[in-house]
Amino acid sequence: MSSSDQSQSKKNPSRRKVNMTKMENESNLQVTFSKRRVGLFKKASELCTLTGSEAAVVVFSPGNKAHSFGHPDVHTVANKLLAPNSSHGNNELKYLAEVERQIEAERARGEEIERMRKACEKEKWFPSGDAMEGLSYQQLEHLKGAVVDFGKNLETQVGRRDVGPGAGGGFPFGAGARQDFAGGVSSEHAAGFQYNTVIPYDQGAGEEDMSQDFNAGYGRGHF
Amino acid sequence: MSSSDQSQSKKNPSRRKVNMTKMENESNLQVTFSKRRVGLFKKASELCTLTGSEAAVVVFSPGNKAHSFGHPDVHTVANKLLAPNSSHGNNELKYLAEVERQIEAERARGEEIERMRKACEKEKWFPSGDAMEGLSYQQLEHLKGAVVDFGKNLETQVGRRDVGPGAGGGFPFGAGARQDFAGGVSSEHAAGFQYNTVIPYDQGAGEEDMSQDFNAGYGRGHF
DNA sequence: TAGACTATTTTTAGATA
DNA sequence: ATATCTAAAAATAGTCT
Repeated sequence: MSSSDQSQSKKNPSRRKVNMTKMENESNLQVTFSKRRVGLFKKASELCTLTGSEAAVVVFSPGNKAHSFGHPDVHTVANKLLAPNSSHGNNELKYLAEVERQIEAERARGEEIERMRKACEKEKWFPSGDAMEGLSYQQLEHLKGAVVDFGKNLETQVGRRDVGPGAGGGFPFGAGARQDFAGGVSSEHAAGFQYNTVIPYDQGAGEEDMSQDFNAGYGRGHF
Repeated sequence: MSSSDQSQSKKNPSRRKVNMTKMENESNLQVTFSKRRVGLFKKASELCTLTGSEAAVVVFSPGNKAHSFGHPDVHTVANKLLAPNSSHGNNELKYLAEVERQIEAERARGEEIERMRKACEKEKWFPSGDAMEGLSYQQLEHLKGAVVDFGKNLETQVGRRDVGPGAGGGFPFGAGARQDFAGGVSSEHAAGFQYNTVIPYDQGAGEEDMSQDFNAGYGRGHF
């Protein structure tokens, strides 16, 4: 208390508007990263709490440490993004289920062939050449194709949401998993920032418009 | 200028401290989500610009629309998280390379068997029962096991960074891909929020301490 | 549905311990 | 590197347009 101070420069006179460029001072940069990372995670947490939404945040520090926030957890949110058309989206599980189905089919077929083989062994006879051929190689190739598609799909889904309702290859299993994008847009900020919005499933592109300007102060481009 | 107003309730008297629970009013909730999502992305963008770091944010709105922000893009950041020990981290490609290697091996084995089968056809002889058996089923099972591990690994990597240097199963291919985590901790907030920090590669756990209290106002737990 | 307004709250840069 | 402190800057809930 006591008398008035000099009214300015009491403690720190040099607190001015933030310079939106990379900070020069290395140690200040580190401190700012820590503070702002905490702030970012807090904002994400508040968003989830307040609106009941789900969010995941991944940040790599200048020193390349990975930090993540997720509600309910990063895994769940990432999976939702990977499988926008599955209500509880887990593409790994869906994929595995399909693989198991194929394997079961192959097992049945293998048994069939095994039966034939046994017949051959007993009766010195073997079916005309093609039943067994390609059983391993061709089927594995098929499976490999599925995996390749899976990988491509991963890249497509995660990295570039520019696929439209029918643009992408979709999942390799046409019948089982439908790729029902209602719509989606993607735009990349000139400086390398990327914003996306996509309407995963249901709620057709009717009422919602999916592109909005995003130049309220920190960039150009739209979602 | 002019006289003083009523000092309070000039425009909106009802702006008080934020209630950190899910909002009741549906339309207000939607508006708040939009505003806060923009704010969150802006914070992420500023963090990247200011400190030269990389970040990815994924948010699902209450209406289940997916929104994402990424710098340089979501794909890149997600891959870094998935493959912290690979310089250009793309585990999908590494996995596919391994699958192709296995398929090549199977193809060779398939040719071997095919040769035997032809011999059987010609000479009415067939190897003693086990060469062909399980060629399709067993090998596919093997491949399936690899895919299962892959899926588990995905889950482990993305969702729960509690695996230590040797705790997790790592990738199913011991030789090719080493799991060189320098260290990592994970903690889950009681209400279902998850915070993580991990030191991906190099920079051993020496100087950095990787757990910090995270109760500065919005939760408990540590990174 | 999407902006503008604005009183308040919240975040934060820099300094300091 | 972490915790406080503080003034200034930024975000934002509710309201109105």
